[in-house]
Amino acid sequence: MYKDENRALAALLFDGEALRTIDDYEELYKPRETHDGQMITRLGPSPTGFIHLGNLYMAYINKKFAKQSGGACYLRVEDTDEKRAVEGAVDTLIDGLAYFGIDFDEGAGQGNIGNISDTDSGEYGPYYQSDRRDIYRTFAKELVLRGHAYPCFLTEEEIDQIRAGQEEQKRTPGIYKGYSKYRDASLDDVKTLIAEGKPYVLRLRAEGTEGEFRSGFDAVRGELKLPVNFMDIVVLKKTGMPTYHFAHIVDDHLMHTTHVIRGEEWLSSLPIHLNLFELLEIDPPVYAHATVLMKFDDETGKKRKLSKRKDPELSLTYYMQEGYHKAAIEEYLLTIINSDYEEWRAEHLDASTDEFKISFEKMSNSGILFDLDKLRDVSKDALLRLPAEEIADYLIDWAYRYAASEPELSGIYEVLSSDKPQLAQILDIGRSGAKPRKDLSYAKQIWEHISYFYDDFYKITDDIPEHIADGDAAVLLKEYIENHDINDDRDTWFAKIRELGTKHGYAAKPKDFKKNPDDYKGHVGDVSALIRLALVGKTTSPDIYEIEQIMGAEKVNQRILGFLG
RNA sequence: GGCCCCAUGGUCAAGUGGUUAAGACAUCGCCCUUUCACGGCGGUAACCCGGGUUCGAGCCCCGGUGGGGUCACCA
Repeated sequence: MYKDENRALAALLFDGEALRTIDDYEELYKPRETHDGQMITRLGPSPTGFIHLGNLYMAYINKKFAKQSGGACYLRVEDTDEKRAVEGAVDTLIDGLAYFGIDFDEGAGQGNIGNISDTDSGEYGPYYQSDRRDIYRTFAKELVLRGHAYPCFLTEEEIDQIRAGQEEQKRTPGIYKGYSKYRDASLDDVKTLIAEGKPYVLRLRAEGTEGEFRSGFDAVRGELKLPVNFMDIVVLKKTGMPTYHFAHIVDDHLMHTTHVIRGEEWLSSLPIHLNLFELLEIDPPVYAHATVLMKFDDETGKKRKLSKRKDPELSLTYYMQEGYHKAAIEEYLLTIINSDYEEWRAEHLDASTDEFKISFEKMSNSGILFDLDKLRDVSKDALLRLPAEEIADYLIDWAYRYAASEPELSGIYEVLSSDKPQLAQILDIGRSGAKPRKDLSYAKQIWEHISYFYDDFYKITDDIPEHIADGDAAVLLKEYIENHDINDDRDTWFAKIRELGTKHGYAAKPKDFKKNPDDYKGHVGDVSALIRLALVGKTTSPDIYEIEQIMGAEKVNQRILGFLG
């Protein structure tokens, strides 16, 4: 079935390698026993040690599809480029994703024992591409046997020259039919070159011609008219390791991925991948190219793809430091992944996100600009769904992890963790009832929101309300504290404030003041604002009565007296 | 530059030949309220341009323009 010359070339190229056959691997990695609709997805990151929101977005989509279909999502580390490998990058990735609630069903680092995360789990490993060299070489050999690949000895300089020439003639740059003198080199020549120790890569002998088209399918975009692949792309690098193009088709086949869901930036290489599957006579998985997350570039005034170099503030660690809860991030991700999510959420206020099914059809197909305002807003709703105790735990954990890295936050872990039930109480103020407050968005903001409660962090940041006449502040507060009784119920407590205000010329109701502003200095709201200021140091805070109840009589006294100086 | 993808308010978006062109965020105003919030009501604000096809086009076709992506022995 193979031509003799191809056999001879394969024997020469893979001389001395004890490679298994493709059949061996097919036997080793049997199809998964999945039933209808179960999706096997994967995340294939290169371990560069940096994850940004866009990576999380892709990871979430893959995981979500697998989960909702009862399938599996695995982690495969694409480390075929030795030069780029970064120490500890895989752990960083796994930890970062785990922080936001994304774990994998199998794959790299999923066989954790204690804190050791370098053990894989799953039947389809190894899950590090660098450990799969022989597998790729077996498949590459098959390409040679079939006459679809050839060794190319072109040097970097020669390739540059070819490109320069092509640019001059306005031809498409690259190595393809007519440009590599090694495409049709004789076996003897190849033998000689190899004997001389000349380095070479293995290139695809592409049969397509520029200008031809083919069909393709993308789950997000539907039927696609694609150009055929005519490039003699590199299959095996000089080092003998595969390029991404080749590695992923082998892996996704052997690991039985049903859906390759990846970023839009891969769309233009889809023809190459489809071509590779065809030449190997393997059924390709379903491809889905999700749109990438963009950000507005202040320098150019345009939007562009997230960049790890330019956008450190979009790195996952940034969101971890700011303290965005995983539920908030998930909520935001879902709103941008599927356009009907927000509508669903509005109708299912308390439902778990597991009940919502995402679909390719509802996925956006144009670049999404990341919207921090939206994240923060969505976050408030997400946190409202969490019990206060959980937020307290989260806040303490956040403080433990990150407070040390920022001077102004130093010491907050100690105060927050000193009395967790109380912290939960503080966080819970005004959160129940028909119109719950939505004050809590992300840890850093929450801290600013509640820091007044802790003496070491109490500071006066706002001014005395403008309607409080000069000299009145001290008088009002003094009388307030003299008549204060922590055991008063809310109505009694407020009646006292009203009485206090009226006595000193402040309207009992804001409406009275509005109607006859000249008759009063201000209204009861101003008096309340003054008390709030003394109590918490600022003019915005949840209900004062509840704050006082948590603080207790002594602390209320202290604060007011302290404010008076 | 070649090729590919995309194009509805500032942002995310509904919309698949006939709509007063949804909704959410942001923004502004009003109301509610002891304050701050929450909430409610309302306002400003959009179909990239030009040609077709059609009785009729945001929607279909063509051409521009704009944005994005990609053109490595990186993924």
